[in-house]
Amino acid sequence: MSWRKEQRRAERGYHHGNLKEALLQAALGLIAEKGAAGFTFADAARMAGVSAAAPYRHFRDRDELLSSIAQRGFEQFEARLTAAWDDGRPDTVTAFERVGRAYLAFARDEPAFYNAMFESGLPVDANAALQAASERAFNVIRAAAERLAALAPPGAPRPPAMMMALHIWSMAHGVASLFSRGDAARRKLPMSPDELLEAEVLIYLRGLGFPTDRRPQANGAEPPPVPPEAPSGSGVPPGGPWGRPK
Amino acid sequence: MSWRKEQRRAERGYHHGNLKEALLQAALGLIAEKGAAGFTFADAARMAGVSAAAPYRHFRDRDELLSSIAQRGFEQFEARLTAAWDDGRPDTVTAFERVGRAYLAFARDEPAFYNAMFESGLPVDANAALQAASERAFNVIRAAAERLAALAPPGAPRPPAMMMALHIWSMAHGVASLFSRGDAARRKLPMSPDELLEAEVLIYLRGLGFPTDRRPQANGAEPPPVPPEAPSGSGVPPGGPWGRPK
DNA sequence: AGCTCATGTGAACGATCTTTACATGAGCCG
DNA sequence: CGGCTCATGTAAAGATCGTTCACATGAGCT
Repeated sequence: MSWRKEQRRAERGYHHGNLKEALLQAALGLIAEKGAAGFTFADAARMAGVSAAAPYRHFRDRDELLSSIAQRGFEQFEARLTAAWDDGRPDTVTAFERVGRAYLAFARDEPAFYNAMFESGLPVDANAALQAASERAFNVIRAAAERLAALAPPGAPRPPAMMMALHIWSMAHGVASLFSRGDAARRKLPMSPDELLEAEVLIYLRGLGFPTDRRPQANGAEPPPVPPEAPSGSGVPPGGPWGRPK
Repeated sequence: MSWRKEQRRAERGYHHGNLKEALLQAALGLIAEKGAAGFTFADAARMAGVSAAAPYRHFRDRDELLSSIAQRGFEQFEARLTAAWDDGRPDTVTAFERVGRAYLAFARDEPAFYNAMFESGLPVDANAALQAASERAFNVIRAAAERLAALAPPGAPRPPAMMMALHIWSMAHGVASLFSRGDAARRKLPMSPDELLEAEVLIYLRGLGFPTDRRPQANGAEPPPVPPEAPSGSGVPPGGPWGRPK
């Protein structure tokens, strides 16, 4: 019963040395397994090999641990979105879609973070730092949208970048949360969440008048464009994003 | 102390008479207040004036109560979406957008149901009846998308209706869950969630080649989506859904 | 060496979830 | 009407959790 605990104590001494970090890691694992709702403060302590009261030296309460995780999640999220955006290389539309895929990839690869960030039910404005981190992440999308909006086809009014960013965010979040995570992923779909989101974004961008066949902007490689065959008068490029060649 | 309990007992006798229903209602109220995570089986029992063990006569456990609520939610959801669709009257595009607004309205008006349905973390496939109810609700969107797809502009390949339905669902869910509920609604937006979703859907439909300007409907009161900044009718031909001419 | 303070422990409290044995009374059968 | 039965509710109890408190430990500074 208790030789275990004492064994652990023997291994690491009375003081853990890095309990805060250990708790965060433990919580992350637990959330990934059982969701933010099922995660337990006591469990995290047990997993770190300390008593149930120890965590209170590092976190005011369970919610603070949760929001620490969420905050860290937003930071990693921001980093991954930024990397995906890659300052709009090789061209704005391509990079923009890559951001969308990065969004989904994050939701898939880091279910615990995503859960803590978006599905744990903790108030967004509870923690100022958390809110700031969340905004920084969103600003990556926003900045990308800004660049995209600047490329809007001439002759038409520019779409507000903020609105575009919110639209893209809602699409990515909708797809991620409905189809790309946990049990939700079990809904049978005619296509993968990635394809679903990519098509959605492409159709949306086309609705804004963007050319959605990949166009090298200052770059050599010319990807094979869609075979033209439909009357261009309809304004609809032939071959939809859902059934693109290649 | 305990005169309360006895008072209640005096009022209603030893047997409650309609405890199952009372528990569902109580849970609904509690979820609306504190979210599905904060809702407590014991609380529901207390609110119904019975002992903490009584609910177990009607629900295997807390999750079954939750999924009963979710199921009922999906049924009401289906009903509201069906009513909004109104079999595609007066025209398909208008009705389709009305479905989108109904989605948001449901999320806003029935936060408890929405929470139980989409944010409570209960496994979709745990309960067959639940899954069926969920599918029936989705089928309303799917059927509407089917009709819409049939109207796809000639000359271009028809978009798969299933894909369109999934896209619309993801948009509606994304907007609802990010901007239209609880604390999330506190994120400051340049436009209301309704306007945001309406613009998003319009742009998307335009991307599919649908004509998105509303024809006169014999029903003057079609509120135009609010232009956040661009003066409408600025003379530029296509105009955006965020600032449409006409 | 000795002090101090951050860090961890154990015990304890109240709340929740859930099970178990027992109580009640509504509806049916004769 | 009288009695039986079974669905429905109760009380008590065990297990777990969040949280607090008094106390123990030992790392680092003087």
